Amino acid sequence: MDDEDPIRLSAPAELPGEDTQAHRFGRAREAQATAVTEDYVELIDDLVTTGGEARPTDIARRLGVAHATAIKTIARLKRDGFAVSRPYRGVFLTEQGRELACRVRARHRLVVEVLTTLGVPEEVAEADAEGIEHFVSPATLAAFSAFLDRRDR
Amino acid sequence: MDDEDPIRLSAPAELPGEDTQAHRFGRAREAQATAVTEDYVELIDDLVTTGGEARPTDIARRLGVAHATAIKTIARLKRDGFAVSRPYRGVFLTEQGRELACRVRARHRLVVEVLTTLGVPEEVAEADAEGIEHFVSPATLAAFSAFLDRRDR
DNA sequence: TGCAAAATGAAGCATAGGCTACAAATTGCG
DNA sequence: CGCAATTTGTAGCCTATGCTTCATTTTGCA
Ligand SMILES: [Mn+2]
Ligand SMILES: [Mn+2]
Ligand SMILES: [Mn+2]
Ligand SMILES: [Mn+2]
Repeated sequence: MDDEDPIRLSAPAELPGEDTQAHRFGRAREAQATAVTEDYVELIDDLVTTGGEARPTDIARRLGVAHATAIKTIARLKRDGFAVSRPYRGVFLTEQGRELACRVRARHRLVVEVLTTLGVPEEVAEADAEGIEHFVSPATLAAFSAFLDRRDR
Repeated sequence: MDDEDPIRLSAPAELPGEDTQAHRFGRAREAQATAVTEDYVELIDDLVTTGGEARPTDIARRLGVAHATAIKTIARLKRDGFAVSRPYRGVFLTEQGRELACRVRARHRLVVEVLTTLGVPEEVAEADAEGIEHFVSPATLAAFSAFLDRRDR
């Protein structure tokens, strides 16, 4: 059926269709647009669960951004219904925020586990996963899960 | 050795150190910052190789963005030494651009191959890889390569 | 050959997500 | 208790990356 062309060193034998390619890039742009939100809700949920509260300063320090940046992003989270907060009180997730945090954390862990299973060193896996996680679709997550199950037993 | 805590449903037993976590997020932000550049040079190289030239309009259509957006991004590529172009002529990569395109393409392919090997459907793998690729470090790439070698034989 | 269509470029606008600098509120401690 | 340190908030600035609109240049074809 597919007669493999000889491998070229510098370019694909054929490009995908324009629409197909545009769609792929569009999907990646959409995923990127939610990445920051996902990281914040996951972190806030972690902080609240382990320490009882999530202060803007702590959030900023853990993300490695200026506190003013964190505060502005938190304002967007509130605007979009993921969090609530009152002046000088910590930030808390809404039901919608907790739901997102839960999914995001599960996905993050699964990505890390797949990476380490493939032989990626723990710390590298954690670092790479911080970016990779946002682009892993449900179908890929399912495949990851099945792969780990297959391996475990 | 590592006495596993009982799995918690909603939060990690312990958070990573602040500095560690900040460093991971910072790495992801850096990778993100180069993602658009990487996609453009890979695409331009593909277009030039398969069609002899890369016109702004074609680039825009394949990326799914307005032509004005592509033109502005191309200006950045030129500013940063990855491409050259003269008015109304196609865009061409510099040596630096080709070098980047080559690395980026190899990485893209390796990511897709690993995903499909793990059981991710071809088209999903291509779509997810478009985002994932930008966050895969050299160490992870090496692990991916080793994994595929192991499997192939 | 001349003109309409297509491609290219420029300008202006918006949002996200960074930053620094400064102001105000809260906390905690001597 | 009162003041200094910390935290929080605000304002203003920047770049990247989108967009639409309009002008200009090229191209292709009748
Ligand atoms: Mn992340
Ligand atoms: Mn994460
Ligand atoms: Mn990509
Ligand atoms: Mn790619």
